[in-house]
Formats: sequence, structure tokens, C-alpha cells
Amino acid sequence: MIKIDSASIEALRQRLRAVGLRPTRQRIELASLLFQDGSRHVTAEVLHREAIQDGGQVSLATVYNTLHQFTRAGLLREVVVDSGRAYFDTHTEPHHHFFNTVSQELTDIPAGNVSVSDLPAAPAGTQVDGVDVVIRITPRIG
Amino acid sequence: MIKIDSASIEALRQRLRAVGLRPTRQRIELASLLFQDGSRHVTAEVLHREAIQDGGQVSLATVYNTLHQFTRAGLLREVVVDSGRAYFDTHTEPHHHFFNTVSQELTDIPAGNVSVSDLPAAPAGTQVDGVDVVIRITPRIG
DNA sequence: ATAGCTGCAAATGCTTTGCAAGGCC
DNA sequence: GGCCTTGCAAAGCATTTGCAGCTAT
Repeated sequence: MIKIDSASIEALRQRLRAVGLRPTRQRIELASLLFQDGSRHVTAEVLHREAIQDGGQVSLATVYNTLHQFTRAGLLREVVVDSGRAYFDTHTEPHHHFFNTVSQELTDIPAGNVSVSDLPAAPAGTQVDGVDVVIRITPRIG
Repeated sequence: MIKIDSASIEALRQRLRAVGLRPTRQRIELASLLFQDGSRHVTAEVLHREAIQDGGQVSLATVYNTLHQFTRAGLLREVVVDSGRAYFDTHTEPHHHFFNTVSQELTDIPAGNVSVSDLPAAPAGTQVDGVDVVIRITPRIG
């Protein structure tokens, strides 16, 4: 279990309650790992491993469920960069990403950078739901 | 089997040979479905179903293998829009996509549209490999 | 008390792989 | 003939689900 002061725990409980989720032990553990320090990008497996190493008791299934509940509640955003595993981002404002295809590492692109212009109109009968920009990078050789 | 004239078949054989792939019955069948008419976006399952309906004899495993071989050979490009299934695009030049998250339909954004500016520098020790823009759309309600 | 949550284990969906049989040059 | 390719079936991942037991309110 992460050792955080009771004030922080209470803040997390409030935050969960505010979005209609019961502040259970598991959700608090995961929320503390996710929201305690700045912007994070995690996969279910990575978050589960962290929780366990931290001494928490959470099953992988619960981690999956929780990530989706948090996403539905607007606390997280899913980022699609890999057709095989889902990434979740604690930064929910619109922004874009670097994805290192070798290390599988996902990072935010500093705000202010990247502007997309000349956006075409959405096809008839559809509406734009979001614009995602992913810059794929690899380690430089030489 | 798709009914195409022998001239077209010969063109496909040449194309496969040109990229170092033996023109087998299965590869020609799949290539004809993929490259016969314009730009296409397929998943392995969809392409397999088409091949079967067309009277071709191809296993799903071979479709997967072939899609990857074609991609490695530069005949196809993989487009990541869904963390659960892979899409392949016959249009290999750099361009961007609409993805209808309800119908799961992937379409090209007309060339000339979308320009990305203020691209940040790649993080230290990395190089940019590609920039993907995906505009997520949903059916408009009302 | 009770509606909601968790966890296991089984099921699912997509994709990859091992290996024997078959096809291309 | 020899090497590449195919196809099946099995294995492999990531993810979801059913359901019995537990927990927050």
C-alpha cells in the first residue's frame, strides 16, 4: 500500500465519490498510483504490477474494470497507439503523443506544440469526436 | 476465385516477384482483392471472408501472414486505430484517416487536407518515424 | 440491509506459431 | 529437388465476463 497521508486519501475518496464511484480499497490504491504524481501513461498490466509491488491487493481483472470505470468517469483517457494493448493517460485534456515503437513508451507532447489545420469536414451524417495525433519515434541509430 | 483477365494476373505476379515474394495462388487471390480497385482498408478477418466468398481457398493464418509480408514489402501499411484489431491500408503514401468508432469503418482523409505544424523535436536520442492523425467520428444524432 | 464491488477462473477475440504436407522455380 | 509457402490446430496475449462472496453506506 502506498504510504500517503490521510488528507490525500480523503481527497481521493472525495474525487471518486464525486464521479459516482465508491471509494473502495482497490480503487484508492489505483487512484493513488495514477493521480499522485503528474501525468502518467499506463497499461493495465503495468499498473497491476505497480500495485502489487506496492503491497496492494488487487486482481488484474479489477485493474481492467477500474481503468474502464475511471475512463467512463472522465478521470482517464484511453490512447490508441498499439493494436494489441490499451494505454490510459491521466491527462484528459486534448493533447497529443509520442510513441516509441521500440520501448513501447508513450509520452505527452508538450502543450502548445502541434497544431492541426485544414481539418476536412466530417463525412455526411457523422460528427467529429476527437482528433488524435501520434508521432511514432524510434531510438536514433548512429 | 476472382475472375480477372490473365494480363492482370500477370501484372500481380510481377508485382509480387518485384518485392521478393513468390506468386502463389493465395497471394494472388489476396492481392487481387486488395489492389484491384483503388484504396482499401481491411482487417484480416474481413479479407479472409471476402476471399472465401470469392471462392478462394485461403486459411485465416495465411491471410495474417500475407498481410504482414505485404506490409514488410511495402505494398501495405498498417493503421493503428483500435487497440484490439489491426487494419491494413493499400494506400502506402503518408496520409491520414477518419475512423468511425461505431461502424468500425476506416477511411482516408482526402489528400491536401490536414496539415500538422509546430511539430516538436523528437525526444533526445530518438528520431521521428511517422506522424499519424486519426479523426474519430460517430454517426450524428439528430 | 442492499446495492455495488471484487476476484477468481473460465471464456473470448485477435493474432502467432510449430510442423507436416504441398507448391514454385 | 530444394526451398519457400500453406494450413491446420494449438498456443499465446490482452481483455472481458459470470458468479459467489465481500464491502461501503
